[in-house]
Amino acid sequence: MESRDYRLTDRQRRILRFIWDFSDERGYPPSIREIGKAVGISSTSVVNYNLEKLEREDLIERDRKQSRGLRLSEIGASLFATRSEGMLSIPILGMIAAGEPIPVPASDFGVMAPEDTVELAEGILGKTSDLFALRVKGDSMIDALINDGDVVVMRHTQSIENGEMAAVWLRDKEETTLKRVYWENDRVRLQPDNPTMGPIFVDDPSQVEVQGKVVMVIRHVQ
Amino acid sequence: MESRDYRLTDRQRRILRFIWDFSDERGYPPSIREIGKAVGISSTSVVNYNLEKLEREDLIERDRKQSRGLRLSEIGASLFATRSEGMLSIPILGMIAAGEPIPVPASDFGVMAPEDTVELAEGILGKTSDLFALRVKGDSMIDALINDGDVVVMRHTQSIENGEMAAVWLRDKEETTLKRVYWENDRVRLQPDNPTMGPIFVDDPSQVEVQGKVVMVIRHVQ
DNA sequence: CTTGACATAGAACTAATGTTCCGGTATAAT
DNA sequence: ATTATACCGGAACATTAGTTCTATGTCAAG
Repeated sequence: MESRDYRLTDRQRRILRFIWDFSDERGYPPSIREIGKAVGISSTSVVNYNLEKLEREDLIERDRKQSRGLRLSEIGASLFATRSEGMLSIPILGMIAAGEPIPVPASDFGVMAPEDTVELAEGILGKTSDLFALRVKGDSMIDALINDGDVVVMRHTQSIENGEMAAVWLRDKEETTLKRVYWENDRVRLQPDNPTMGPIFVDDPSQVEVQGKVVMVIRHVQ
Repeated sequence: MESRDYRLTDRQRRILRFIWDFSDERGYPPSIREIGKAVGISSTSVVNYNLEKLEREDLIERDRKQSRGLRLSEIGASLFATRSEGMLSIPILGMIAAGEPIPVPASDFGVMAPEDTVELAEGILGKTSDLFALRVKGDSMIDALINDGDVVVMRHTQSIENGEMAAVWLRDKEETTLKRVYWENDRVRLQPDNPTMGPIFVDDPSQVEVQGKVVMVIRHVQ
C-alpha cells in the first residue's frame, strides 16, 4: 500500500489519530475542545483551523454547525485500516458424487477452477486455511441430511476418524465420492447414508485417498 | 439460553432503528432533537425518557452531559442485520421447536435478545434485511434434512406458498414451531416432515401467524 | 527591512444540545 | 372514586460546542 505524503504537521497527524481512537472507543466523534485537550491545543480556533486543513486533504468530512459533526473519510480511515479481514472466502471447487459414483475430472480439487465461492465469517470455523467446498451431486448421504445440491465445506486432511464423512478419491476407478469411511482390518468400507444403497468395499487401502472431511453443510431452500 | 423479551414500544423501536441508520450514514449519533424530529416527538424530554428506557434494557449506552453521547450497545447493534463490508451478520434469536411443540417465550422474535449470530457474505442471499436465524430444537423436520441443532436462516414474511417451510406462531397455544404450512379450505395444516409424526390442524386460520420462512439451513458437523 | 502566508492563542459570541420541572392523559389495579 | 404507573408535551434552563474576531510570533521571499 502506497504511503502518500499529505504534508501533514505532527499536530494534524495526532488529531487524525485521536479522532479515530476516540470514535472507535466512544462510538461518536470528539468535539473540538476534546480534540484540543487531547492534542494539547488550548484554542478551539486552532483546532478548527487544523480540521479545515484535514478536510481540505480529504482526510475527514465535516458537517458544519453540528456538534461532533465530523468523521474520517474513506481515505482517512484507510490510514488506520486495521483489519479488512474477518471474512473467509471458500471456493467451491466442483461437484462431488454422493450417489452412484460419477467420474470427477481431476483427482486434485486444488487444480480446478473454482466455479463459485461460499463466504463465511472467520471464526465461525476453526482454522481458516485448508478449507474448500464442494457441491453435492446425488443423494447417497440422505440419512446424514445431506442432499443433492447442498454445499459441503470441507477441511483438507488425510487423517479422519472411523465413521467420519469424507470425500475420498478412488484411485483405480478415478472417481471421487462422499461417504462415511471405515477402516476394517485390511479393507476400507465406504458407507453411504442411504438405506437403499450398499457399501463399497476397497480391498487395497492404498487405493483410497482421503481428500478432506466435512465440517459444515449449507443448503439453500428454494 | 434465556430469550428475553424487551417489551419495547413502537416508538422505542423506531428510535433504536433511527440511531442505527443515522450513525451508519453520518458517522456520528443523532442528537436528542434529531431523534425527536425523526420519530415524531416534539418534546426533548420524551425522547430522553425513551432513551432511558432503552438504556435500562441495555440496548444503548449513554454518556450523559455529552452531546450525541450515545451508541448502540453490542446487543443493541446485533438486533440489526448488519452489513460490514460485504458481510452479513444475522442474529440467532432463539430456539424454534421442530418436534413436540415446546413453548417459546415470545411471539415476536424481533424483540428477543440474540444469543449468537450467523455471519455470511452479503449476496449469498438476496435482500439483506428481514433476515434472522433460529436454532432448531427437535427433529420433526428430519425428512426435510433439518435436524436438531441446525441453524435455519429465515426471511421475515407473512406470505408463504403452500407447502413451504415456515416458523408459525400458534396464538392460542402460545407456541412457535417449524413446519410445512398448507392452507386447506377453512383450516390450516401444519405438517411435520417426519413419518412418525402427524400433522397439526388448526381450524381457525387467524390463530396461526407466520413468522418467517426458511431460506437457508446451516449445520456444523462435529 | 518589509511583506505575506502560516500557525497559534485568547476571548467573545452564537447555536446546539442535554437536563429538569411541571402539568396532562390514559389505563389498570385497589 | 382513588391511586399508581407509564407515557407524553411544553418550556425554561444550564451546559456544551461551533464560529468568529483580534492579536501575536515565525519564517521565507522580495
